[in-house]
Amino acid sequence: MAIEHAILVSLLEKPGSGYELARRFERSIGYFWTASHQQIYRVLKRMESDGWVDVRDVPQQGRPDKKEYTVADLGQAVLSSWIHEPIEPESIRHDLAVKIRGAAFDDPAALIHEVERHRRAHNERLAHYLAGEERDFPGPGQGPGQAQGPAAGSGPGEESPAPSGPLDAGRELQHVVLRGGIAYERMTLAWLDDVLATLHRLAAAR
Amino acid sequence: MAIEHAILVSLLEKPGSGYELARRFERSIGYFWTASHQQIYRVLKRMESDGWVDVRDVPQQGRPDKKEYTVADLGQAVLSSWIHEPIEPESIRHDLAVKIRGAAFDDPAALIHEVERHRRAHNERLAHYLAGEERDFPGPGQGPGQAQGPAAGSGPGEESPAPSGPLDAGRELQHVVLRGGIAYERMTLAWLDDVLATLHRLAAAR
DNA sequence: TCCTTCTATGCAACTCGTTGCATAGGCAAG
DNA sequence: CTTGCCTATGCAACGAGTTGCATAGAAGGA
Repeated sequence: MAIEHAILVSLLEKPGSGYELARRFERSIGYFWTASHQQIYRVLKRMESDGWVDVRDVPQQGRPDKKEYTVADLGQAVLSSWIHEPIEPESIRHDLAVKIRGAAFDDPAALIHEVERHRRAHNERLAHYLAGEERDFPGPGQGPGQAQGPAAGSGPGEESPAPSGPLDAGRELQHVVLRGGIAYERMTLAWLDDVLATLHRLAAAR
Repeated sequence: MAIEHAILVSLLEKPGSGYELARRFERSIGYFWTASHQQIYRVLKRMESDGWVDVRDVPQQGRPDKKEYTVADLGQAVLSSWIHEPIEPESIRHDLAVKIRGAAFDDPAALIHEVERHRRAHNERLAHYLAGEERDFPGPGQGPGQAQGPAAGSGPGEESPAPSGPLDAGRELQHVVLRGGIAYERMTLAWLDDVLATLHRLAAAR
């Protein structure tokens, strides 16, 4: 149980079709929460037959019709009860760390390019988040992102600031998640630098 | 493709039974890489029939016999080629972030206890990692953990320092992964404080 | 004595998630 | 004019991962 809830939150923030949801899960959100369109369509169909969401056929000109989904009362209730029940603190699966430990039994220097590649990717994500923060939360507050933490879930950097219901709270909460994303990327970059330094040291010592 | 490689790395660091692997994946490693014993047994069986690992029956006194697995040449080769092929920079799935954004459509204050619970759990993990670092890497170097980054994979805080093959490299690489775990927990704690402050602010403003 | 915990392995059923493929109209570039 | 991309939805098959249950001897506490 997880994607259902992510979809509910995303639909509450803004109703949309399966295709649109898939794109939200790709750009911005997808950096830490992947969900293919096939999966979304399937789950959406189940959610509809369970009465969590309502559908509405929306004809469009010049492109295929779409089914716009909105959250039903039952969906609201399901989300609410999920929010109230405790979940386990997450575990992360970081393949790169496995590779790094595995490199001890291979050539550590061979990993340098790979780690550099990851570093570039995380640098891009950070830039993407910072751009999103400047766009959506240009508050004079405390300057962009010095809080720290992992990000994820429905994810930072969503569409527009928030056409949400409870506007102020929604914006604040989206911002704190985004700050988490920023902190995560910054930490990751620093760690990858540490990894690179270690790999270079090992490569030199042979 | 991931658990196979994590198992290969773990077996290279120290041969063991499915049960022992499961426990390695629980304590220390399991904080970011979960794998149930059922899954490990199944994968191990497949790896054996594919010739990636070798088995040896080890009779024991006072307890059931065990099957000790070691990495075969083919397994070494598989691991090596995996290390050399690029992987996608990971995406994280952080349910808590979904909850936080979902809280905008519910009562944000209801999340405070949950976030505090997570904070305690991450605090414990940090303490666990720091203890492991002091135990296994008491180097006079740069003092414990000021590098930063996400941890994971075979995971920090493994059994003993490393009865590895390439000893120096193995220890160094295990340490850099552990430093990642430490940095990750520190960042998460700071972020959770940020989240708590935000939730308190929202709760007060009603 | 009974109950629980630890070591040790495993099956069966299920859900979650990915991959490959199919359809179908509109639009733009070569 | 053909090739490829974008919107939009979907099926089928597979692989990954979880949950529940079963077995079985030894050790330790209520």
